[in-house]
Amino acid sequence: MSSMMNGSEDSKRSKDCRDSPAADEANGGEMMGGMIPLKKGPWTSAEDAILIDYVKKHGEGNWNAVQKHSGLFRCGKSCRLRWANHLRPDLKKCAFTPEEENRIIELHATMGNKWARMAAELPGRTDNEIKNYWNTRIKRLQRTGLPIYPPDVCQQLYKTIQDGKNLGTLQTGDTYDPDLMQTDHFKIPEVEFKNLELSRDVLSYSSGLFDTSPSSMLKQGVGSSYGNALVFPTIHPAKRLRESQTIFTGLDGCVGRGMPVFDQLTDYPCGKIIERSGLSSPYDPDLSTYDQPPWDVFPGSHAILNDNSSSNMPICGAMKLELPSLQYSESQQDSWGTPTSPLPSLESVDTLIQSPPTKEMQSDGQSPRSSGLLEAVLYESRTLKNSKKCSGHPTSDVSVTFGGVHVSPLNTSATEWEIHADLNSPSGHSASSLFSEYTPVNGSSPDGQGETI
DNA sequence: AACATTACCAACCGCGGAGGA
DNA sequence: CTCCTCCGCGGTTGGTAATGT
Repeated sequence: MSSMMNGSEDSKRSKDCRDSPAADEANGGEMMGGMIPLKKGPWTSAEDAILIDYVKKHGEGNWNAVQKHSGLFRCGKSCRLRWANHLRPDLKKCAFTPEEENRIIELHATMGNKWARMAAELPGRTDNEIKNYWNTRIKRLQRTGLPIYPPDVCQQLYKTIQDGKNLGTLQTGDTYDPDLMQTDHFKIPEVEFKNLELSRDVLSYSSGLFDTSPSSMLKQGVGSSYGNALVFPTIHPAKRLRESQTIFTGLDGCVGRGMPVFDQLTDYPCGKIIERSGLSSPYDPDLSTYDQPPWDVFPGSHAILNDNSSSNMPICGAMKLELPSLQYSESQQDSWGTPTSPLPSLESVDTLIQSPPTKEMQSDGQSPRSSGLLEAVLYESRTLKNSKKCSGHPTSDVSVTFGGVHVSPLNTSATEWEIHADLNSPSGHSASSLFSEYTPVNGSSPDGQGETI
């Protein structure tokens, strides 16, 4: 890191100079004729001190003025970033706690890639920090074929769908149109979920434990998504083990509630896992030996058992995980590990997550910036909604059944589904992708993959 | 023990939007 | 309306530490 850009930092001007022409002027006016390039690369403690001092005197904002007033050879953007990410007094320097990690997942499911807003929900954390965490997590999950969102988050989303009335009462500062949230985005083809339910019936799981011991957590974790392991044999066992440990460590606060984080561990050499984890092996490759997985609580099934093509493309599917960005009230999100009502199969949601991109998605002209942003979704949906109201364009009237729970029609047309799809954003996994990626099936799924088995 | 790989992190770039002048 | 400035975001790079071979 220390030498990261030493070679180039003096030869190139900060990009901020593009953003901030005034910075050039400042440079020119106060930095020796403008010939002194702005410094880039790692910040020194001296620079930090200067910046801190500047902020103390002038407050945050107007970052380009820092150059002028403090003599720092840093562009305003760099100063802002440094302050926001490292120097702010309220920053937490410790690693994310399991609670924070859970919260991030929740927030991402809710907001999409709104890092700043997520950071606002996590005192002491920065958008960059969250983004890095998320991207790392996404990378890990993608590689391992794990669902981006834990089942509990999916449950929460589903619950939100059901309980749209609360969507407008957020404590997150979000001010989305409740009406929109309630009605426009999540019409999930019933056929799909019937399919999932059907598949569930095919499953035969052993009874499970719900204590909070690490072993049971692991068991539940495995159980909660495990079929995936059977279709994701792509990861080097050692690598996956390491990743899994990381996940477990990071999310141990919730795995006991059905985290699917050990999905692909079922093909691990049990002995090694035991050795590493110090736990009784929850990775018995024989699924029939597992204790009851949490999805018994939330009936459903997994793609692997659906004979759904999606299950055959786990990695691909895992890479396309834009969930609907749902808003929900705080009262609903106490924890994604605390289901409060009969909810759709987490496995069903996993199935969605694991599903390969639909034809629409694959062909969908993507927005210039992959976003997965709720606002964008909402806005576009609103626009569509309005336009449809005007044009009289019929929306597909498809109800949703989550694990036996019927969801009222949400008036989302196939067109809107396409809009929600976000192909270019492997990291842009908001909840919207979960549903949007799930091809709306009006009996005309382009490739038929959405058809029932 | 040496080397290779991977995860994590800090920092940057490019772009675009918002808001004020 | 245009320009400027700030800010946010996605993507990327490169260093370091941890881990695996």
